[in-house]
Amino acid sequence: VVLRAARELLAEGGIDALSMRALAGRLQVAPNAIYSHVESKTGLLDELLDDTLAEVHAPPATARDPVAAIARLMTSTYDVLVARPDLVALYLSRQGARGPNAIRLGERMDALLVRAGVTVTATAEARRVLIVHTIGFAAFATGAAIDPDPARPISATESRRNFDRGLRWLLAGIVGAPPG
Amino acid sequence: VVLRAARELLAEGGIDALSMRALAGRLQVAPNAIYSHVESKTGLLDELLDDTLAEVHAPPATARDPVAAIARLMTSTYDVLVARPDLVALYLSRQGARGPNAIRLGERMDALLVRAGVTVTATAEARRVLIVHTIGFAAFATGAAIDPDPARPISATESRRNFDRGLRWLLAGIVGAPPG
DNA sequence: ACCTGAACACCGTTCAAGT
DNA sequence: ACCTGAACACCGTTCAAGT
Repeated sequence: VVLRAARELLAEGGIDALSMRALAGRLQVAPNAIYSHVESKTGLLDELLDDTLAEVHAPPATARDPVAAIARLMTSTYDVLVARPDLVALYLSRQGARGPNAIRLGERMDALLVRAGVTVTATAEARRVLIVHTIGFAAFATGAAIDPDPARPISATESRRNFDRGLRWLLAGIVGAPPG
Repeated sequence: VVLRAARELLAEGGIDALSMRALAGRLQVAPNAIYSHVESKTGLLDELLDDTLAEVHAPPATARDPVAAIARLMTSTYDVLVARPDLVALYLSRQGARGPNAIRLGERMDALLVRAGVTVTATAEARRVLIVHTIGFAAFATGAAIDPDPARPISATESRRNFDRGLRWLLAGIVGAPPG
């Protein structure tokens, strides 16, 4: 109800356009009426964030090649994030979502990592490294400038290729094999 | 002059405490007087960001072991960022600094990567992956929750250890050797 | 349960004017 | 060059009151 309107505002005018007052305006309602449906702006953003993760395609924990499955999971996450540039900034500002969808994906990753032969003590670390890489590169792609050479900003396809290459480097290091 | 006051505000009350009006108040001056010294709030933040990178200790491009030198450079960057939690959020929101210090560090990284045997076409990609890892983990450490298990937030030392491990994984993948 | 009116305590920025 | 007064167009949130 309210969430849909918030998503529309985000799609139209970006993150700056999503204010409680603008949201109220779109719903033809007084600014404070929003607080009957949401606890605070922070709470609204949290719901928005976790909602988006529902779109990530997560391979089953029983996939034949667990390393390839992890790569697909992270790549799908990257694609979902990049498709919603304004949300990426939100992810960064609140360091990732923590709703039910985020938890579900985290557990799937852990299961796949264990099957890939990663020791139990290392799975949590590997998971965090992969998540940092994915969210970080999505932020990079949408903002287009961690690069110290601002004269030549890289394109979306270059960023995606860079994400892929980094992902292979990471997975190679994690499973102890040379990069494929 | 103005920058010092801005830094003090940041240290005392965090990112939310740094407003143009608060800055003016601290300097006993009208809010708009700040605009005689800085172009906008965005410009002020950019200067603040690049200033901080001056504190990073960068090994010489001629270091004997270039891979170890890269690790030291990234670790120093991580430490500098973590020591200034409020700035990390700024780095994220503007996807890294682009001032003279950022450029200097980028060139140093490229030189070390080439000496580590990374092909010329891959140096820019490797540099970006390492930067994403470093800024991302610094954000993780200061915000303390990309982790899908919020019940057990990880400590500063755990985050640092996780950063180190991820850095080794990455470097192993980049130079094509098993992780050390 | 859900809304309104009114208010509180703020923002960044601009413009014209002063010294 | 650097400052002020006044204003513009906003914020998130709370409180008391209405239906």
